[in-house]
Amino acid sequence: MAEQFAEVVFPIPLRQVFTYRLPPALESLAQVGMRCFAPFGHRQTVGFITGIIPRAPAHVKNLKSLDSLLDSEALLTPDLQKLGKWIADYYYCSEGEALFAILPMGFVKTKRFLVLTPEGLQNKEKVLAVLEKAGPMRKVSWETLGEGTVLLSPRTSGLTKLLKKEGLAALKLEGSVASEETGLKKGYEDLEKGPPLHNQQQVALDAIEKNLNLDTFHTFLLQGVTGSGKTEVYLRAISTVLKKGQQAIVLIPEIALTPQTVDRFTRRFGDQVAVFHSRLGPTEKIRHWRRMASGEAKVAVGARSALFAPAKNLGLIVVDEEHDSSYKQDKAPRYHARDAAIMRAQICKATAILGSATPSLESVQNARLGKYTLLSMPERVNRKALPRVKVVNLREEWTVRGEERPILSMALEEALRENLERHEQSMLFLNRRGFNTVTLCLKCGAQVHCPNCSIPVTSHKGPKGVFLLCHYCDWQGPPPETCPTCKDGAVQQVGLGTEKVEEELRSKFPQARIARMDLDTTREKGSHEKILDSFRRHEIDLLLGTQMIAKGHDFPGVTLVGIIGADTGLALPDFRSSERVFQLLVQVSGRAGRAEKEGTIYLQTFNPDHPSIQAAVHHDTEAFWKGELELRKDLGYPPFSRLGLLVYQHKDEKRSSRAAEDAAAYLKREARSFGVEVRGPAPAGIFKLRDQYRFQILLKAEKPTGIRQLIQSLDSKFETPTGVSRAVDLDPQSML
DNA sequence: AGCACGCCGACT
DNA sequence: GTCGGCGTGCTC
Repeated sequence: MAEQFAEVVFPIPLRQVFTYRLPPALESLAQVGMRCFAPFGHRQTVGFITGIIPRAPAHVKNLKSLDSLLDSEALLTPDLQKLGKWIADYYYCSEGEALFAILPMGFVKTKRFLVLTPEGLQNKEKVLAVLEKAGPMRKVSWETLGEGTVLLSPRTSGLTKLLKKEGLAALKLEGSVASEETGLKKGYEDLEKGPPLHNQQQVALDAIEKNLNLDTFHTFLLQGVTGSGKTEVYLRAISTVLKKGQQAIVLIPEIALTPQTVDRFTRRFGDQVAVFHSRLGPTEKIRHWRRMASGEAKVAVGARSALFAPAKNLGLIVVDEEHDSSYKQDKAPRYHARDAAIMRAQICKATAILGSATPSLESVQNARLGKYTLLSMPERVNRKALPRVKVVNLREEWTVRGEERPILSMALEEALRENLERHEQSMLFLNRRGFNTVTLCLKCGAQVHCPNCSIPVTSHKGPKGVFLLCHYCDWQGPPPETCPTCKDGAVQQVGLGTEKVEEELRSKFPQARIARMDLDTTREKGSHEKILDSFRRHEIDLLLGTQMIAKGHDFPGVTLVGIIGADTGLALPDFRSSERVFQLLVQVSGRAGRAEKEGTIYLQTFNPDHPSIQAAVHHDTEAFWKGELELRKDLGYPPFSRLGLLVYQHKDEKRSSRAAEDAAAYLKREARSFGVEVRGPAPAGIFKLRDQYRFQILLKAEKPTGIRQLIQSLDSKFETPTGVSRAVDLDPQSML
């Protein structure tokens, strides 16, 4: 029989395929889609087989043999393999990075375990002595597992070598083969009947079901105001898909993925739902993954990575809150789960539903171009009018009240008081955590920055008093006595965060039951839920928080929402800041008056005329789209162009800027022939992060293809200087 | 991305 | 002397 070869990719940023000899023992077993152990450099590495071929490329010298297989059957279905290839091509990362991102964590982090060879077993005492000595020294932990097995993690380097010095070929690397099978469940019935649909829901569902029955790919943009019943439409569509014997995937933004949200799905579909929660342990994650692969589970619900649930017969993908920026992964592979979801639906000939009250402008434009079908649900299910929004102009308020510079305007304070007296619940929103957000010198005006980042530090009040914290690298330190810049002036804390608002509320309303929900009060596992539950049970009168309280939660008792500072985020140097602010304001507003009682919103702002704020006040999404799309068109920003961002990082500022400048010089020379516009390099929004200086180059083009080709051309000509790290971000969500 | 190799400084 | 920092190069 002729010799065969395996093409293997690795989870490293090398955009290369490596070829290995298939040893005779593995020839009949190896398949595309399996993981393997392969000698790579000077160690065994987990790789992924992407091809089995009859000939090795001629240029490869020193061909090595595959060591072992980690799976007894292909781990990824062909559609997920295709999706991996697409992610690698589209987002300009290695295929290995893409494929290993598709695999659940547990599969990647196979703890490499070494097994004692017969020789090692005979000299066990000696080996253990060597390891014991090496263990603490090399920061390697080890333990004996039964007879002769030694588990090492995560580094095994040098140990085998160390033993050879001792004259012992004592350890051999082994892989684990994991496989278990679960039977397919037959028959299907909804556990809970859903409520009757309103007309607008029925119209939307009819359009979706019509496509589901065609078994063709199509994307729907379901735009429905908060309370319009989008989730019920998803549930019905999923039910239809399940009845056809197919599976479905539902993506929800991480912070909206609460037990309440998930319950909507489990109440209807019971144990056919597999929930992919972020804090799921690796074992549980893999269990759910297998349940989905075997067909025992039929609906995968989860955040971004649930998109990779191994459905065999996928009929529907729902992306709820499709505009949410947490769908973009911020490390390689930098994929956007919404766009990858549409790609997967296309590969599987499935239907995609993108749902939002405030769709992204990209999706709006795609609907206008006819690529998506827009389904609108402008009315609330309970027929309640949208809540009244009262705008408070803080400029006037501050003028009238002089030096006081109140956190709460008279109107909002009064409304809160009345609401408390009526025993109704209120929510207060401020999208900045901490006590004071800026520490500045009264003499020279300098702000106190993090020693590792070019970011002003935020003050927090802990049990041990006030301390400064960097929200980007978690650096902590005491507030300085004198200004670190001029070594002379006294420093003062200014700028408003949620902790300070809480203090103000407690002094203004001592009798009220107040809770704060932000990153700092939800560090502990389950605390998030605890706060939301007790608020729902009305053990809290007033819930104050960051965007954490804005997403998806349904609190029927809330009749008043106060937005402390609607302008937060408007000043960010990012062309999407208006869009973000608008989306957030609409979401926050949607928390009020979801049940019988009407809701009122107090929106405090220094810019009452800003388009984002005006549109949110009047619930006028169309007006926002119109204005913002015009602006984007004039400036040539997405959705009227595509962007790519190159970020160069190094701890030495000179090296970092030099690398970016050299790259930019080449890019600018070549840009024209690829139809790309090059801007920069410029210091990144966060110029210094964790002691790394960052410069970025922005690439802009009508189509994303030119951007990728230009980067490819750069890489074929130049190498990024060693030590400098470069990140490629296609369709970047933020310019920071 | 790791990781080894190899070259310079400062310590038992 | 040697431990250990990090620049450089390589991975079928």
